[in-house]
Amino acid sequence: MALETDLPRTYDSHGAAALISDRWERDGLFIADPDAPGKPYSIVIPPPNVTGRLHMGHALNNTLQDVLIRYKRMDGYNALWVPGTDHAGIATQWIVEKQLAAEGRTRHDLGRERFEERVWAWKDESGGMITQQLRRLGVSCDWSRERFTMDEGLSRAVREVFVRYYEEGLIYRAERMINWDPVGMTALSDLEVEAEENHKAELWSFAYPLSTPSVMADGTEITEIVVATTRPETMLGDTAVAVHPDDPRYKHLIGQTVDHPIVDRKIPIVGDAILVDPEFGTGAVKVTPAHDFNDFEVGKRHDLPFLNMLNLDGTVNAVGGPFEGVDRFEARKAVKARVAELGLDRGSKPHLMALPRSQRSGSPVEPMISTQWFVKMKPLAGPALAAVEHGSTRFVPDGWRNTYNAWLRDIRDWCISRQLWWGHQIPAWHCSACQHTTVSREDATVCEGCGSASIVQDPDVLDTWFSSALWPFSTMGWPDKTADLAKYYPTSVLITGFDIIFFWVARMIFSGQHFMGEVPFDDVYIHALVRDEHGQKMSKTKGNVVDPLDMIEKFGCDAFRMTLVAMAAQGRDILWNEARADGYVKFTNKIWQAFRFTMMHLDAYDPTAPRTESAYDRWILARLGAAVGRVRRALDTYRFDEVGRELYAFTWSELCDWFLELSKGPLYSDDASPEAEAARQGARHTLWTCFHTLSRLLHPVMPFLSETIWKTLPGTEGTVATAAFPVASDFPDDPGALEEVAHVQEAIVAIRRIKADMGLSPKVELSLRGAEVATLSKHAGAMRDLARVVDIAEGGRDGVCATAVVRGRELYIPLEGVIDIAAERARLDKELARSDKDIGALEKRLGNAGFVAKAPAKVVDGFRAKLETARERRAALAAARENLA
RNA sequence: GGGCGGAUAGCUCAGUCGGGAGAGCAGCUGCCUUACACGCAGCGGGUCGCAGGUUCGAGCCCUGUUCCGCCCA
Repeated sequence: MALETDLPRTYDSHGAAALISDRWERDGLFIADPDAPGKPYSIVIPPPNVTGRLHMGHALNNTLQDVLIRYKRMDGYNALWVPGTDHAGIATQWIVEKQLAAEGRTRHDLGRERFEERVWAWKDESGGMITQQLRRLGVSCDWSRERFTMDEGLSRAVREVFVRYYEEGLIYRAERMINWDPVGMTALSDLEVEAEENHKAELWSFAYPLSTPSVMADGTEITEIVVATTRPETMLGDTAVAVHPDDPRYKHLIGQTVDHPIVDRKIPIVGDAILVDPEFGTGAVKVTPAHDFNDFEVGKRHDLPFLNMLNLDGTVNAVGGPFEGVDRFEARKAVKARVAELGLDRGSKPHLMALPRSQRSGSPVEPMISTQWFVKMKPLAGPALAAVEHGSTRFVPDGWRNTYNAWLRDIRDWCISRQLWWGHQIPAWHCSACQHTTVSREDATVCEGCGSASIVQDPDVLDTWFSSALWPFSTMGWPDKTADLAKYYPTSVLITGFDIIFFWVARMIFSGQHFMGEVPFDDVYIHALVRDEHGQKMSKTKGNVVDPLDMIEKFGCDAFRMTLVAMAAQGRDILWNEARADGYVKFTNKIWQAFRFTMMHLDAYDPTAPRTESAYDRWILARLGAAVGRVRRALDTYRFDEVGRELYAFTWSELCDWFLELSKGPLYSDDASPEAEAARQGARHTLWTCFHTLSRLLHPVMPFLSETIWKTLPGTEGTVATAAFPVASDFPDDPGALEEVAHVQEAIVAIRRIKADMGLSPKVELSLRGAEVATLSKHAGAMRDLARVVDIAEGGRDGVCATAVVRGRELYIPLEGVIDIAAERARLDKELARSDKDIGALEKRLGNAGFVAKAPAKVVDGFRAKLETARERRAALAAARENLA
């Protein structure tokens, strides 16, 4: 037996990761084969922004996917994990435009074609970054199937979908009120608008003079009507003042007009019960139908003019008369000043509002009337709701179903056109001869209406989410009927964050249903947000962003992944905590040290030699089987935190704390008898079995450490990544061994506690006396090694003793000269007090007639047994105390 | 305004069938015992946000409420 092995004293996480991940990829281990056997298990990656960098959200998201796909791959499934990236239209164009701006140019200086080339160049330059970063996480994607939302195949899918929707009347082009980003210079969907809550604004009031003063019944004259607004500049586009039709203050004014004080226009007073709340403000509201969603509806109801007063860049247009060309924010001040000059300012007060901002540019969004392309949502939303209702797709945790339902039930049509140059250009050609629009899979050359060649492709591109909505099937070759689609669609699970349930998950579901006739995934696991340790959202402006690559550098990939997994409890955000990660670095070290111990003893391991299994061997194998069962159950139910806990608890608290220590007896014994040698072989075999199993059990979470162990352990072949995941039934329950070892453990713990309580050195050697000590005698070796009990014999109290009570029986520890009696008296008093409290609680419960009568007999009997045990213990302690009185 | 989630040990969090409150970290005490001081052994620490209710029994179920966070309008 070698005392040292040639294994390094510490585990080199970085070295292992570099060596192993290259090897995995070179060997093509994760390339899926649809013709291979095995039930399919497939995942498509939520595609990160192609020019982005890996952040903690990605790290969590992809670690969880990797845990599942590795587990299923090992468990015999035909597993596929499709990786890829997203072209992220607005975000990417934004970056390149900034680069151009730094050169003093705009995209218009380059022209569309050269600008697009420039973005592709940027994509090529930075596009490999994030996938390389993903590899450092240890992900087992099938890189041979990597896709990009703008590659040729996916572009074809986008066109196919667009044309089919159009032909079915589900895509239309129309003039509607939309959200306009004057900085990004594009239309946005509802989802890309974020409300800034509690924005400190000013509610400003001004008076519209009545064209003709009105006299009330009581003779008072009304000359003006006061309205309030948070957007004073929009008064330039006002085409009505609305009041409640039943409001006695105003109803007689309905049908009259006011004079617009700045532009030469008379505008009507209308009665509108929907818009106007007579209790709010003055009870009169200005109406700007072309720049407000509510006012737009009022305009339609009352047939008002829709006066657009803004240019696309947010400056005031000719409708604004004297303010033409002034930026919207300057116009706000100027309009107020002008109105004040006219003596119509009626004061202002602070006002908290939800300010709509563009998700990308951050600019306040302007509602505008504009011609855009839309997807008709009602017909698509119905089946998508039904799919989740009927459980075709299951949300985990289930609560997210409500979020999904609420959005789809109240869905509005989806504005899919963007005034950008980076994205899928809309496959529609407008004819200048007959105004017909030709929508086509192939690039059109002539108008399908009149045959004219004077057609121009619609300049707009599609919302990026339009292409990512197709991801689960477009990545597998759709619209062709491919082997991948046949085998791997629908996918098994989607793992993503709650922030894109609307953007992405819902849209994938209705797209999958519509084009594939089936929902795209069985389960949707929604994970939490990773925050900083104070619970703050990570953001560049706060400067609290944690870079996952730094963390991998600092803690190693295995510990980093383990940390994320262990913190991924359902329904709770993850507060990133380096102390926790440190704990898992220690865990990897613990595993490594235990493995070194094992390897030391495996030098002499001969699998063919005769061997006997000790109670310890049988005990740890039964415990291992139970752990395997719990880990599997946790994986099967997406309880990632529990996966982490189970791995940790078994490895540390059972394998290391007990089995390794218990195995030392036989392993280090110098008894040369055949029986002793067989026992040694048994222990070695058990150590081997534990690591042969544990490496596989750990692999989904800690891929590099487990692979290193697997490759080092004798008797293994190939890679742990494709070895069979352990099965609990390989390690049958063994009640006899569990009972026997538990008894020994309790005795050891009791004795250690006595020593600690009495201030004795752990090294002090003790004897043990008691009735029926056969079990402990049988385990004399363990008692000696773990509790320093050197002598166990049948016997009673003899002289000064400390007393432990184990399983209701007294164990006496003769203490002559070792300790003063007062210490043992105090200790026993403490134990007695504890015991009395225990008994009191049990007696109270069992003294409750209702409990005994109504609780299940099993529960009542359980408590009776506990009381019995507690009384035995009490009696034993009392006797010991009596003896020292 | 509507909806969802959270509140459990000093900190971060588990607690699945309603049946005697758990883990890790931190803390305290003692140990350099040849796998591991990135360690070993032992210990202390709780009004389960608050108030009611159901029940023999509530951290868990019901009602109300406070605070924190998020989503939608």
